[in-house]
Amino acid sequence: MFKKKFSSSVEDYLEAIYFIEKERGDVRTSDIASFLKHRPPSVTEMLDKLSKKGFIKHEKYGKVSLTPQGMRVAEEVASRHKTLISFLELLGVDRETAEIDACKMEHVLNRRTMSRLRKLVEFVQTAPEEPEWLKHYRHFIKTGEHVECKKRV
Amino acid sequence: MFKKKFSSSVEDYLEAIYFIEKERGDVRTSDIASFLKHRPPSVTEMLDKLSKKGFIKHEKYGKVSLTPQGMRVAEEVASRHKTLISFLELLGVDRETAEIDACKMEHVLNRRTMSRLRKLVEFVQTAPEEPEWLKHYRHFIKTGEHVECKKRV
DNA sequence: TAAAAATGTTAGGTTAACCGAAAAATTTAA
DNA sequence: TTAAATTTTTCGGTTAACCTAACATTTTTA
Repeated sequence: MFKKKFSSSVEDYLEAIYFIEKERGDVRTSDIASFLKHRPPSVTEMLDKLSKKGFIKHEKYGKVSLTPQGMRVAEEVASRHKTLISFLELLGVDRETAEIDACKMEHVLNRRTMSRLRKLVEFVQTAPEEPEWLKHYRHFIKTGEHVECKKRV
Repeated sequence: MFKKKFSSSVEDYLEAIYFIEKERGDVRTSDIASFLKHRPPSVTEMLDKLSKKGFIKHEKYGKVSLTPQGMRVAEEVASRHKTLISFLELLGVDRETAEIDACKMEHVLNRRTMSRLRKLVEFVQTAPEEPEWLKHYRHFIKTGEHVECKKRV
């Protein structure tokens, strides 16, 4: 029904450009290469592709910038990323692992699934205080037991 | 730290063989092809690779079966799949979408993340009844409001 | 049981996304 | 301001995983 529009790789590049632009200002081939841990020739190749698709502006040997269209995609991906990081932290996944896994999940999940995850994060974050069930969940992780078990057993 | 051992594709094939074996008994090239929606030559090619790696037994024009090593991998993937399906259903994601997304996630998530998800599913499933917070979450999805909001506002 | 149908394999091709080595352009610094 | 260093691109490869067309084998059935 809803088909994926762009490859994981295209999304990664646009997201990388977006982050670098936000954090450092200028975006150059080597920045992207080190951010994504790829070699410069791979970056040049992809920049060509992204230019032709209208996602970025890039003059030879010059700077890279997102077009409005590229920005739209990048923001979408970055938003999914943020949601996923928040979700994984709810689960108690460590930051480093959360980063890695969010980077994978952000390319594969259906909009509807993303929407449910976003709601879950919002559900917890807009609660007046840390919800009881979350505390119980963490307790359950440690002990394998439900908090109220003693009452019932 | 923990590197991924097999490609998504290898995992998909082993999982497919596992499912077909369980549901239909015999596993043939065409079964795998239709299960994975690939063409028979692609399947033959991969079966060769899986044989060489020691994951399956396969004689030309004959049946396919998992070796103990292949079974181990397939069971691991299938277990992740099951956990993910349960998790997505908790979230209220429809069956069809859950299937699609579980098939993607099962190849990319870190063990630790999987472990947390498994715990969450277990936390809910071993609770004496449907937890209140889940009901509240569903309510929140529909209305964007917390159940107890009325009391507080 | 031999011809037809179905299934499986081989051979050759495509594509995306990476790579290294070498060339070209730009930047730095002597 | 030119030579050295750095950065970027070009060029030619590689690999994984798919494909189609053609061929081989097995199974079905007349």
